[in-house]
Amino acid sequence: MRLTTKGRFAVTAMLDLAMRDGHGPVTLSGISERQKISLSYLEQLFGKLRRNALVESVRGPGGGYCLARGSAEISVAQIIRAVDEPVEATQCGGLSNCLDDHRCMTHDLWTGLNKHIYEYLEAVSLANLVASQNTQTTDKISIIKDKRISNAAATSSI
Amino acid sequence: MRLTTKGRFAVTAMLDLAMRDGHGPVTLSGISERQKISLSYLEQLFGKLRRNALVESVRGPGGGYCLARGSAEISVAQIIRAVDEPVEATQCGGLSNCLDDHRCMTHDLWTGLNKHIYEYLEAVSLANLVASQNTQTTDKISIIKDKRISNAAATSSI
DNA sequence: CTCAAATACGGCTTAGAACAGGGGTAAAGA
DNA sequence: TCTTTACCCCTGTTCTAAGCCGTATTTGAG
Repeated sequence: MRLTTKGRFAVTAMLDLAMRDGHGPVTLSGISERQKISLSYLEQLFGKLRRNALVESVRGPGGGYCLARGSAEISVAQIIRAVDEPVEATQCGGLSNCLDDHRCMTHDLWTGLNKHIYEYLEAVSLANLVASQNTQTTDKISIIKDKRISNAAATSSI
Repeated sequence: MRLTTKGRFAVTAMLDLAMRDGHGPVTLSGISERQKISLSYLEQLFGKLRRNALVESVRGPGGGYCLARGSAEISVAQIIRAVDEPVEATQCGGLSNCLDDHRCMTHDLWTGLNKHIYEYLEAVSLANLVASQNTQTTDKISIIKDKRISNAAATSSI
């Protein structure tokens, strides 16, 4: 599991879609303005998202993109996997023959870590994110102020 | 928190160091051969690891690198942070002013995810990895065969 | 004491991916 | 027919990953 800005852009865009779900297709230019992501980059990302059956497209005026399923059926992990094609981290190249020395040593380390992160991201759906987004809007200030202070150290250095 | 091959190389190299801890300095060319990482790339990585006070260097023949602290005091998170300098994922640039619209929306999403992964990696020390490495060597075959089958789907696709 | 080898250290260069911009084509509605 | 949109491809820029080479420093041999 790779974790880069590419996947985050994709999730951000999909979250924008999910928050407008049920109100007809959403244009990429709209997402571009709201989320400050370049239009051409969005086109590339949504090409992959469409080919991975996470979104559906409607052409012509009034067209745009819709979620292919309910927002509860789309996980963050699926989105990241769609745009960030997998690069095997272990030298052995997955399951192959790495029993020679000490099976490239870090094999279990990375498969374990991958599994952990993957399960975490698989458990988070777009619906979850939309929900947490809405609750924040209601009692914004109090939550934010608290979170900022407690997260300050971690956020700035990671 | 970014998660790329660079950080994994660094952890692999540091694990090699930790497994030879107490037997004098370890040369980069040795690590290069054992872990199949290019020597020049290792030099870059260890430059950063040294500047972040995770390793100490000894020049000249018989020289090399040693851990700067005990292997229990060095976490995987520290290693990754040392070589993979932080790139802020949120458009707002950390703690700054993103209250305008819906605070760049994914702020809490990424800080939450960062925190989760970070805590997980912070809890894993080099000593932990060395220990798990040694236990595996004893009852290798049975564990491996089981793990391979159950992990096959996840490993190949992530 | 001198020289050569081993090693860390740092700067420079290349390959590829991320990101961005532009142009043209196809579909669909006004 | 014209506009709006997705869709596709080609190009360019910037950044990271990775590799190469020269230099400094220490040790050991002669």
